[in-house]
Amino acid sequence: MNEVRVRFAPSPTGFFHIGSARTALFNWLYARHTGGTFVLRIEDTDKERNTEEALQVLLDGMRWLGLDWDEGPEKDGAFGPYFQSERGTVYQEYLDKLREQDRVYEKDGAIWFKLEGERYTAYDERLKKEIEKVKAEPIVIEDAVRGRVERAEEKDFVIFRANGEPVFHFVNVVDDISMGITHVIRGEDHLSNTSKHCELFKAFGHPYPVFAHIPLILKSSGPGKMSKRDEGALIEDYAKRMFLPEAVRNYLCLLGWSPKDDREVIPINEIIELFDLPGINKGNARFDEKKLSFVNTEYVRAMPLETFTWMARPILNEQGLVSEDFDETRLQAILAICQPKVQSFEDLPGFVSYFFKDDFAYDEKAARKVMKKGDPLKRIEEFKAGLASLESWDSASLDALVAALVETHGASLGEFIQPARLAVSGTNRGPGFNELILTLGQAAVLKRFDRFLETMAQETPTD
RNA sequence: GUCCCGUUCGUCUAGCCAGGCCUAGGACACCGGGUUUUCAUCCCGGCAACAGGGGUUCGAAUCCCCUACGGGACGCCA
Repeated sequence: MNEVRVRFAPSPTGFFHIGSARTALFNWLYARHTGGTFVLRIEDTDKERNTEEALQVLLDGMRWLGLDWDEGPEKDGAFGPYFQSERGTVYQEYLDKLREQDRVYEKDGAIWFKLEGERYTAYDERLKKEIEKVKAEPIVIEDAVRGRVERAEEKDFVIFRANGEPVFHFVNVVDDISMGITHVIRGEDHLSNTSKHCELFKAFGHPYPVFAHIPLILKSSGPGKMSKRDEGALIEDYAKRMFLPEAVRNYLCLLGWSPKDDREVIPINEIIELFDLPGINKGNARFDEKKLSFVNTEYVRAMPLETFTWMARPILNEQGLVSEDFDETRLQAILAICQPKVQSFEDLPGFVSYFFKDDFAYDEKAARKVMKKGDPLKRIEEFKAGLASLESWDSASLDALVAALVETHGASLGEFIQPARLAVSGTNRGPGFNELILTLGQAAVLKRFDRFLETMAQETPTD
């Protein structure tokens, strides 16, 4: 049985960092690609934070991204418990194994792991003092992403703090062994720690798992990796901003991995099929919100109208634009002409608000641009008269009407359409003109024309 | 400071392992043009990169070495 078992082992800090999310994603992809098992293990040895709440942020983030785990919190398996805070006896057991081999000692109340090799003292430039070092055999790993990496540990290290709590390096390795983890996919920031971990694997007489150290996500500008304070660093923010989780996930896949065939917007099942460890890039990737937005827009445009409407309703409701019982057919009709134009759900309320309220404001810039050309008020009067007598409310009739207006009054199409758009929507951008007028309905359009004439007459007195 | 890892357009990347098909491809962004009754879409075009230097070779983005730069790790944090 060499079934793949991977794990994502976050510590609940109260936020879900985009880098962690990408690590989780790659583990998940690999598990799904290989038909293996994806374990979610919570490294909650630090009890300072509000763990329950912090845990929920994490679990919510995982669920939002669609990264379902096979074993872990709320999903017990044969290798539990999946919270490190509940694995004390396991850690004691493994500590005893090291004791039996005389690989540990106490110093300053803490328990240290003893490296094997010749000991000597040397001046440490960083600690500014003489310390004991060990000439240990170099650890060599065959990293699935980076190839052969060799590094030697040179100092004993703490595995249990003076307060009795086990340290990360120790629990990480013990859990990976006791949970049967076969592949360790994690950020490159752990590459240097790997020699510590391998020392422990060796001491336990356990073969190394396959390591795959993935590149880091760097700030979109400036030096260093993405930190939680950077714009766009937190998964929960994308949820709040109503990004589509599939889009965020798709974008994250593209940071450090590619399908090699120039495709970018790809269904997740195809990514799962193509994903593999050697295909992961070695170099760090810079986060780019513009590209993320692009991917998001692609997903927004591609949604079935029913789904789009279903998602839009609560958003519009929250903005006070539509009521709970707003007619579904009507809502769908409005959204049908907006979906191809709007960029994101975040922009949607602003994009469609005038459909739901009559007292919208006229965008100043748009108004200035429209009002200075020709005689817009006169055109609206003419348009109004034409519309009032329009017999049939359809696109063809509207086309005919506008053509007739152009003909009779000797003004260009734009001179009718631009003020009309401004009059009914308060802006100079939006859905196609005919669709806009037709969807609003004859009564609303006429009413809005009147309001426009009144308002503009006041603001731009003509002698 | 020591150690580890990396380096192709502004950004994400393809190509590198198995050197010639690369006058280096795609995408985002940006800039122009066209279509459009506005905006958007769409279409066309443009900008723009193999970090530098040495080798190896008939031939190097691809292999080797050095330098530079970037990132990471050196905690009784994870």
